[in-house]
Amino acid sequence: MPELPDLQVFSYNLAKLFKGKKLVKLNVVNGKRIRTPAAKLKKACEKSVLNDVYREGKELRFEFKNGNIIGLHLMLHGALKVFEKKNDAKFTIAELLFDNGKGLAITDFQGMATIYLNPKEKDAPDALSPAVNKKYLAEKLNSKGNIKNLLMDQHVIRGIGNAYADEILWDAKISPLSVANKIPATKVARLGKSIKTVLKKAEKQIRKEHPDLISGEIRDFLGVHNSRKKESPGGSKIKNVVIGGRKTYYTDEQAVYK
DNA sequence: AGAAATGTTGCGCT
DNA sequence: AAGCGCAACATTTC
Repeated sequence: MPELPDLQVFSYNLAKLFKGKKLVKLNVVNGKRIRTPAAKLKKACEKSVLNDVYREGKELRFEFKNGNIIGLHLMLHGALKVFEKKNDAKFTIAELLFDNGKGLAITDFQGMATIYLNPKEKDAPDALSPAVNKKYLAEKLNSKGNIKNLLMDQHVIRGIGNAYADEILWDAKISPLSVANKIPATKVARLGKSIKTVLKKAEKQIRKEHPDLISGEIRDFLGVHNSRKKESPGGSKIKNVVIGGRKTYYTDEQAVYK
């Protein structure tokens, strides 16, 4: 359930913990959703040194010196836990043991988190990539679809989930009830800016509040997608509606284009 | 104490 | 025929 800014912080902290360490052992505990056979994963990465950990869309990637990459998608409820010696985490899917004596447990009570070797390149650009600019957005928003659904569509932009879609639309002052191809060009440009600023600001905030975070999600600072708030930072009443099967928070500060 | 939350996939309807 | 809604996944948290 972590979203892009959380994952960004996790990747930074995981790199701090494990970069330059050799993977001694990789154990698959619950393989039902693991897309690469356990033996193949082990063979590809065991005994190799971890080169880097980074985020791509909603995935975390563990890149090894031998060129192999483990892709991890936490889905709704996946979580990470660092352990020493013994992993006592419940619902473990896999564990990575490094030569500094520390281990990383990947858990998911729903068993939905996925792991795969060498994930293939995706077409859609990452939300923080320079490729997500006003030209790209204008092209992709030429659609009769709902704007929030498009923002969350991983085939359009990778990395934006339910909570940050609401935050970005509020920041851009566009109602989530809007139809994509009715949004004027100037507002599309503003949306492009909001994508970057909202996500980057959130990452900074999370890092400030929880410098060593590798699990969970921090949402207490969100302006509108926040069940504890009645009013937006601008003082407008926060309303609810369901879009794409998910709870959507917005206010009348946001213009509806239909 | 019962609903809500969270992402993806795949299916069926319009 | 693009776009939407729904179910399934399974447990924790309010």
